[in-house]
Amino acid sequence: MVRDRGRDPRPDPRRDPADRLPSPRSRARLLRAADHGARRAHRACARRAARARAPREATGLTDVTLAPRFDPKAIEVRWQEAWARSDAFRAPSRAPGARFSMVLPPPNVTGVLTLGHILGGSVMDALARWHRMRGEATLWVPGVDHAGLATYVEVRRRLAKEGVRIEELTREEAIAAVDRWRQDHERRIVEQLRAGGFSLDWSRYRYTMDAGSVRATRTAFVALYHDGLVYRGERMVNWDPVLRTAVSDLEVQNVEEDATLAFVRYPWADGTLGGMEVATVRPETMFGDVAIAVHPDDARYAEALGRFVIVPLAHRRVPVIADAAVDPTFGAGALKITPRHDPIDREIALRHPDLATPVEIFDESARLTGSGVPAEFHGLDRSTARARTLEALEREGFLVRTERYRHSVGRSERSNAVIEPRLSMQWFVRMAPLAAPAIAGVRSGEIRLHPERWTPTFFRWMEGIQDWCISRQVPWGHPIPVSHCRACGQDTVTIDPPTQCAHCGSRDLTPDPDVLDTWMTSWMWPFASLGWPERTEDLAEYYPTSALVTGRDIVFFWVARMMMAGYRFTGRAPFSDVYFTGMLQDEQGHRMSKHLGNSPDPLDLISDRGADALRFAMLFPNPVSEDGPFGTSTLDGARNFLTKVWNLVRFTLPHVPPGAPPPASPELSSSSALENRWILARYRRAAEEFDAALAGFEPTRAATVLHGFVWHDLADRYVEVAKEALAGRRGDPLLRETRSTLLFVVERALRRLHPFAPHVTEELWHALPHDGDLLATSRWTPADEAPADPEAEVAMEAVLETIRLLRNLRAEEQVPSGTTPPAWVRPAGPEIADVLARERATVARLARVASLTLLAASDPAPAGTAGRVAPLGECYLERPADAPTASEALLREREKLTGLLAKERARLTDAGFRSRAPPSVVSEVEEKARDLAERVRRIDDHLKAAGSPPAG
RNA sequence: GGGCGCGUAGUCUAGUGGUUAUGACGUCACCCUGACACGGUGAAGGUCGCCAGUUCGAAUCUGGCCGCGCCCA
Repeated sequence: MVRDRGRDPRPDPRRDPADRLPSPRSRARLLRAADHGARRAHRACARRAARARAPREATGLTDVTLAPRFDPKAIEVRWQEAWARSDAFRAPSRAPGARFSMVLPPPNVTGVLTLGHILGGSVMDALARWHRMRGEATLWVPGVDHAGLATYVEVRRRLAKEGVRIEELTREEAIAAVDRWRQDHERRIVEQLRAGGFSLDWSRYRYTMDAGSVRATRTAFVALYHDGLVYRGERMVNWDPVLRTAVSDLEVQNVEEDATLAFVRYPWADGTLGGMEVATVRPETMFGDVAIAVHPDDARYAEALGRFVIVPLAHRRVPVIADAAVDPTFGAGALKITPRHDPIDREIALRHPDLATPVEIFDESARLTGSGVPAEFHGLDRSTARARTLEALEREGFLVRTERYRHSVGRSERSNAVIEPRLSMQWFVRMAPLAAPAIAGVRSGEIRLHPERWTPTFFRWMEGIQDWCISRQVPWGHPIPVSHCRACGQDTVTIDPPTQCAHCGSRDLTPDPDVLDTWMTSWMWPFASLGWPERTEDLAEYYPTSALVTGRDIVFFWVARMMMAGYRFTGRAPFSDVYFTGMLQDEQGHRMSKHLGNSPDPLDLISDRGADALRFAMLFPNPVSEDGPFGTSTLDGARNFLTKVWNLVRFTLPHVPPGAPPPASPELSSSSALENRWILARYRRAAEEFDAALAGFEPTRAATVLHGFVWHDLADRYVEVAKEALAGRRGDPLLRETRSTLLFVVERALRRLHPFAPHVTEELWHALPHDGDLLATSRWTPADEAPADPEAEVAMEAVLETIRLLRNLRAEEQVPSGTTPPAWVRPAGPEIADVLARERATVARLARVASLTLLAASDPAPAGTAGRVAPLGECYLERPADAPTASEALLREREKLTGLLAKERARLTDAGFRSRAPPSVVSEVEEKARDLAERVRRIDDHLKAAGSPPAG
């Protein structure tokens, strides 16, 4: 019944409740609609159907028609193709004037785009389109990231499902398998980006493993190597025993987990009774122990220093040593030292060079191996070994007791395996020298972070930065550009893969088997994607880039490192502004993640509600820079808003004369209609704030301003007021002025909305008179082409407020919808009286009253009326004969006002306030108190006149 | 354990010393009004986390406490 309205004869499958799952809200609405009285609805439908059938020649000014309902599917692809056809987003190679450039943070070819990508894309496209429309040469570079480990893990998992272990493939086979996966996902990602309508310059599409990226990566590595900023060394690294590779500190997630803390007795080596009690959560590492350490000031162990204990089960003799790093309050205050398998232990061991050389007890999969491990435990993996060790210790009487213990465990971001600290030979980047210029850049304001509050976090991390482990023991990634010479044992490190040793000329070279961390390529993205290390025209024209938009989760992985790379390799900051988006949550407040499977596929949402709605929903109403929920109600809100805009243009179209020129700057005079002056002033204000918000990286504020302006000022207020003039009942010049004002404001609103909702605005703009082929590339219109007009704003405020008061009275008094009782207003001052006298007809029409009579200050309140007292004056409405008695609203108002009045009076009697507050504030309060007292008095008068006793 | 950030109607949120605390969603009532029910009109809903302090005046500044989140160890 709801859909059977006779306006659109085509069946619309989306309207059929059986075809989709209605949200709880729309379900409620359907039920309500059904409930609402079938007969009434039916009558209305019939009336509408008749209307729709009647030709529109009464207005007949234009033959352009828009579908009665906004249907994104019907328009989005069409405009995407139109933009592509006209190369609208290809950045000019050489152009005069300002530049705006950005790189798209290249999505991982691991999978498909998530809503997080759409969030960032929506912000970036808003910026790109806004700058482009303002005439700046605008470049937005698309690309995808090979995403080293992340992609490798994905493919590894996929192959495992098919029964293939990627570790058993040859290097070439593994790379080929990953690359096939990459190609599939690259296609899908590009398709998603196109469906979003993002204004990327596809002619400059890049991939982090294309030839240019290979060259950039090798060039950078070689430069750092020769500058001594890349080195190879045996260090304690985070070892992922599942993927069997080292990972960087950032790729380790620390999580709180329960463990068993075992108190183990290490007996004295000389056979004396007793021994040292050691607390450990990792008893299985005891086979690698080289010492027991205590704090040097720990009196309990003063005697023990220099003595030896026996490592239980291993039957090895190790010394008791003193080191200040030991926490005497933890456990028994004694720490077993296993230097190959714990970073703190290693540091302690390095301070005690006379200790035995530590033995390695784990293999690359963290299974117990090596000569120090008793046969009983050989080949066991860590967790089995732990349990068996505990059993053995207990059996042999070395286990004193155990405790439950909650502590932080490092897990590999990619495999979730518990990280095994492991001493191994790896490549590192020396970070401190690279970080310094980046810190200085942010400190000096050369690079600005938005929102600003993330700067302290940034500094903290940068200032404590550790060297970066960049080698990975997997096949997928950029090979480390180092070859070892078997003849002379030296390394050859060159940009082009060498054919012979740079030192001895031998051809017996072995390339380093490892690959580079994926961020070793992406940290150069802002300039590598523009052609570096070649001195390309794009690099000259568009580097440094203007803005970088990304999620806060990769501030250290990526943003900080881009700054370092930018300063190091180009001598400049890679971007001037960084905008961090928040993390999306589902409607239950859980962070959206692929892992939880609670992020919907953007393509599904686009095909359901349209790319424009999805994009607008990303920016409004929840602030982009905060973590916040996203769900159907947000999406519905955006869709509803765009439908509103659609209908606003449908309303406008019949008022556009055929052949009318595109709207130009408005020409109004002081004799122009108030509503026209007002809406232009409101537009000016909104447009200024919109521009300021975008310039200040506040996309949500820009969207909010626009939403409020379009919906409330333009559609709800202006259009309703202007209907009178548009009907031609107030004379020709006014009709012309109103039509051109309406057209102007609607068209300009579409322009401002275009960066947020490009497709629908493009469609609507084409339905209106327009210059040029595309809104996307049309010239910008500055806010100040509309006059500021504070007078009109104040005057209109009085009109709107009067209407609101009278409507309020109608509702309070339950005036039946069909009747129009007479009304009276006693304006508070002559200016308001003037305005209301002029706009009397408007007020009467919109408040739905039969007449509006202005009262003088001395006139008594009309009998038989209900009244409201407001700052602008008093309003009275004739009460229905059978209306209920006293006006509760008036009493409530009185109570509120007397409360306020008491507060102001209290301040005025406070001597401190009078003597210390600025005189302007004092007089403001005095005036407010006078005004409040006057309003209370009028309420009392009115209550008296209406026969109710004034409230105490 | 350390650091940073955040606590404002049922939910999300604006608001950096004087506002009758902003808006959206949700709620309630009325309404198919010649663009729009994916709509209109009106209303209700807040001791601005708690406690002290600074100030003539605090949602706003300071300190402490409580709660939540993130990062680091």
